[in-house]
Amino acid sequence: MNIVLTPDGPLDARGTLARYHLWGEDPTNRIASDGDVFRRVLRHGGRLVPYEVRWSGPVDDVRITIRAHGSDAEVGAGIVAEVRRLLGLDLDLDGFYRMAKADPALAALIDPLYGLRPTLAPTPFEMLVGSITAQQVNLSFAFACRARLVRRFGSPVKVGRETVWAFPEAARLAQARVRDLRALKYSTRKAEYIRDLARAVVAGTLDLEAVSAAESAIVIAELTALRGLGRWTADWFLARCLGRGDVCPAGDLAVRKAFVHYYGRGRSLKEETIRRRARAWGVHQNLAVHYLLAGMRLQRPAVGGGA
DNA sequence: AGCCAGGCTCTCG
DNA sequence: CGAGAGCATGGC
Repeated sequence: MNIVLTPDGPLDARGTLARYHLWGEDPTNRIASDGDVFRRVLRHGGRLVPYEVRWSGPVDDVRITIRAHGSDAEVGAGIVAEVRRLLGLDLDLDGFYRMAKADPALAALIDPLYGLRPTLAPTPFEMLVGSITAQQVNLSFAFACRARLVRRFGSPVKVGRETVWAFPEAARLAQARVRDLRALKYSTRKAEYIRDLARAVVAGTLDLEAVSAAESAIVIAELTALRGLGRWTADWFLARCLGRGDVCPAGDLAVRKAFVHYYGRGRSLKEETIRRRARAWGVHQNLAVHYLLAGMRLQRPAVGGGA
């Protein structure tokens, strides 16, 4: 089945999806090195449905084509919903740009980053496991750990001559042993966080869909009540999984560096100072932060373990 | 060699 | 409350 999507507002699909290989290889999100093709696997019920996403046309008039073999209408709807998240199609980019013109730092980033959107995580579980993986360590190392986790506990699916992996289910990670995760270079603590998170999901004591529907303050409270999930993880969950606009992960090291660079004149800023400044951006904080981080990478491209 | 990475928990004052 | 140690590994 073929499905066509046309974004509301500009879209730089390649730039947006580049996130999946900026710091390393991602077995769950494949981008062809030659053409404009993205491949992933949808988990639907117990089924694994691989699909391909292509795009064409100018940034202001992109045509997205999704191809999935042997899928019915229900599966098709699931794929469309996932692709909309992966490409950040439901964020208000035009509204952000109108606001950004009044801010010199952001205004200067509109042109070089035009059409860039944050990729939203396909599922809350995948997001949280990824966040735990990325806590504290540099992103190159985090990418490598996540890739090992996916290959060890995920599900490989052949798409053409390429293998794409479905992210591990909670039920699978709930059975993982700490020493197995240790072998993938996770710390003992992180291994426990991931296993216990998976167990809570499987046991039903943690309903991530219900958490995701709550207002942001409740989301933060419920996530940080879990061992291994702190404010940083909750903020990024709101921003990069739920796509909430009025969120700024002010505790994030790279975010703090970006604010110091663009607004602190080189002086360090307190977390609360960053939150206060971001609050002025209202529902566009999420996109503003995304652009500041991307702006930092424009000046000094991430090579090696770079920020 | 030593310090730091897009944190979090635990302990102690 | 706030400060500080420990976690584990890789890159510079």
